[in-house]
Amino acid sequence: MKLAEAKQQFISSWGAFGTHWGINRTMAQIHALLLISPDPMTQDDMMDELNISRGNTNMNIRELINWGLVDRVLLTGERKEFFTAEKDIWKVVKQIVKERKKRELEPMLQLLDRLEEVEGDKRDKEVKTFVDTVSSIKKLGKQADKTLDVMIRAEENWFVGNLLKLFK
Amino acid sequence: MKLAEAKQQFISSWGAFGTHWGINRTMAQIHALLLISPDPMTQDDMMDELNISRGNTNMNIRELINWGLVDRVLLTGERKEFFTAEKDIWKVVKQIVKERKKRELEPMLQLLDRLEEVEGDKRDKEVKTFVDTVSSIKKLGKQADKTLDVMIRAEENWFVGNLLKLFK
DNA sequence: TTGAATTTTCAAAAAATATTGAAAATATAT
DNA sequence: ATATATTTTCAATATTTTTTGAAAATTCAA
Repeated sequence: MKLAEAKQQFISSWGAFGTHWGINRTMAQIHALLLISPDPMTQDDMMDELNISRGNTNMNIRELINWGLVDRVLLTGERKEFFTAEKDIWKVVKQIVKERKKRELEPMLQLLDRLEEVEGDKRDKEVKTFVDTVSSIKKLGKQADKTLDVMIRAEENWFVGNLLKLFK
Repeated sequence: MKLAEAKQQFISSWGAFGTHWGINRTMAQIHALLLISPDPMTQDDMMDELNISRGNTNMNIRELINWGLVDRVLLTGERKEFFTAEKDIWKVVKQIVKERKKRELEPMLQLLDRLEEVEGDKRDKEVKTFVDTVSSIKKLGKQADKTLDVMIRAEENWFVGNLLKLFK
């Protein structure tokens, strides 16, 4: 397979992959493009490569910056802004986990705390099932939260050490 | 908070949560409803509770069955079909991980295998960056795949034992 | 300052996704 | 077998999400 074709496939699969994870196609594609680009790129470079509009490019770059996955780079003598993506995949994964934990898991756990305190008699099976379900989700969620904290703090690829420990 | 309100909040948050994870709102809401329901429910029960159409209900129940999260239950003397959700949250999580691994992670790893074999000279920095990126994603992905296998096979809540081991 | 280059915003349009509801298919009781 | 209840399908519709592109805002050099 030629490089050009391989790049196309990588970008388009990364985009499709992203949509299964609540990330929009373009955002994932821009990220993919920057991951495989040896040098920082401008908005215009990305527009050309991906055939997307200026507005779309701009909004998604900004979103990637919010996620901490892309950085603005200033090149001396260049008027335009350049962008680059973190290439260390372990750092990328940690950053995504960190953000999703903050945006999704933590608010969910807070909600479950409130819902657990529903009024009513636990001898009522409706109440019991509700409270039991909420409690068990909360319990698992809190444990997952802690495990992810450990993962986020890990300097090197956590899966390696993790596997060794688990097989011991 | 009253039970009725708590149920509503649980169902609606679970639905919103689902949409961040590539699951459609209704499917997540039906799942939530079944999780907190002490008894099996019929399609009509769900239509009434969630105010959704028969077709929508039917399609999403079937999808939940495909995911292995919901089961058809036959009650003696009842003409209608009843449905119930697995209540053990650890089993639910394992099932979701298992399915997503199969549907998303594994095909991605297969693609990366093919892309890694791109033609070209690694002294060309375009080629080098591409191959390096693909290889490092593949490496991490394969490790994650193995770790998830261990998790799926774990009988009891993996996070607990996992944390203990990690803190040792 | 002024003006050209560049970035950002956002209303409108397009595309993608989800939902409806009625007809068709299937299952079950008599 | 026939009638009735129930489930399934799917074209049409509605909703949500994404994308566009042109105008506004900003930046920066002269």
